[in-house]
Amino acid sequence: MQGYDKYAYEPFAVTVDLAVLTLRAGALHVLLVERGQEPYAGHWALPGGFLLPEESAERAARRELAEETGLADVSGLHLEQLRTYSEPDRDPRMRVVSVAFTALLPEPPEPRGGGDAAQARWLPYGSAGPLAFDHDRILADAHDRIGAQLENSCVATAFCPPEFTLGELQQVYETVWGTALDRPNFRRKVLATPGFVEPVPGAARLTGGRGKPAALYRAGTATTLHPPLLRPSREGRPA
Amino acid sequence: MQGYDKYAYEPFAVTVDLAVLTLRAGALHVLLVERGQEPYAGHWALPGGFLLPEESAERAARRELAEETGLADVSGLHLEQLRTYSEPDRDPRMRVVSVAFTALLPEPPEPRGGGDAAQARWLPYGSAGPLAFDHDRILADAHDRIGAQLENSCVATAFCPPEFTLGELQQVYETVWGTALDRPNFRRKVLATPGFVEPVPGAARLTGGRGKPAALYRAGTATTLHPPLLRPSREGRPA
DNA sequence: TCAAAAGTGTTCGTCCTACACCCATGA
DNA sequence: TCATGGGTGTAGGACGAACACTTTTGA
Repeated sequence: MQGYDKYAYEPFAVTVDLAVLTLRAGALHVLLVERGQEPYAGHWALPGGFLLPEESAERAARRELAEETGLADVSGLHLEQLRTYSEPDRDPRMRVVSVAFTALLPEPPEPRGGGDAAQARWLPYGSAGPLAFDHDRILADAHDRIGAQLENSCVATAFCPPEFTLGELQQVYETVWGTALDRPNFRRKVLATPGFVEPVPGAARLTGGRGKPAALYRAGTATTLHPPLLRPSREGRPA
Repeated sequence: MQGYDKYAYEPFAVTVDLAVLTLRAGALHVLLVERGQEPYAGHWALPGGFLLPEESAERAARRELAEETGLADVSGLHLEQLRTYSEPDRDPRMRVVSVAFTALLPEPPEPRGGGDAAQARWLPYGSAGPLAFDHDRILADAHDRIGAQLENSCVATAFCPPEFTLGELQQVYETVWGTALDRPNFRRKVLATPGFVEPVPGAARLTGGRGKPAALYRAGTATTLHPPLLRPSREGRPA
């Protein structure tokens, strides 16, 4: 922790990469940008960019998120640090250390396509062939993390609009985990967890036309789930 | 993700910081180094250092760990990325982005005190007044993470020597969580989890002189715990 | 009147908790 | 023979899985 000569070491570029996930039509989608130049020209990549000199990684991530999605207000959106990728050869041109984030969005708008990227689009998770750089790995790590977080935290509401039905909340779990859940049990479990959701009095929504109107809920104040909402056990699930 | 001019942006220094935790005499201890120069001269700090040009953060962390602890072989030790700290003012002299790691050690040797640091010592967790920089926060984050990981993973064995008793394993949980656990139930829970521990046939150890000799176990091959080993519920536990 | 989706009730088994109790060792 | 820590047994309760059933809407 000494030897603080600013130029004694090779300078590193520091970037943020964003794994922005959302649910569209019951399927998990990822925000990706198409690369216009080498390396990986024509490949899809996670949105991201350089840290500005007076900016933390969290601020940079939120700024990039606003630029890429075109959302006016990203201050309330769920953004969380995933981990940092620092392998020396992860970018063939120079040494880039990247702090990766996951972001969860409800009902996203079409991305502006502006900002840095030539083209930004929502693509179904897993459909975009090999991504540029080590972004396949980052995206897979993000998916793993989200799946695990659903068990122990209330992040699922971050995928939902401000007011949502329990059926929509359950769809989040089923889509991310890729498993079906028993509706009555899911309902009881969620309602039994204080602070997970709170009812919107008197409100109801017709979901998809048919069927009984569903009561509406808002996200509660709790952030962690006790006890956890465990996914159906498959043996030897990865971390 | 364009504009890759290496000098278009202010260069960042990238470091690793290590929260090295261990158990000594039933209490959680942290490896700390004493700072010899400003800023924070005389304060304790987490060990750490700069990334070398051809080195990932993981490699740098393992190298620093070896240097600071004086251990000959750190290849098998548990090392895990915590998160990255990038607030612009976290070091008053220059812009330093630091990738923090947690390391768990069994029965550590006295640190060499060599390497970079003037003095390196094991201090009881929470006893070292305010640490330098944002290291208090990093250490607290590390403690939170470890506590949560004990519930869902097998990391507890990383605090234990290669062969250990179930009583020692239970002490890990009790020390990190700060709560007492029921011994019979803990035992059943651990043994019922396939791959958590495996018995060392015929071996036994006299623990502390008195009492019945305890059977010895080795760490198993599993990394995750299903179902999790939940700590006794206190309402509204932080993440 | 039927299909679809929301919501309620109930049963049954499993797991967790708690405590009582036995075993082997050193002092 | 007592204190100490390891190890086993067991009764009771809480919780979750599975599934039957009712309710309310649109077609």
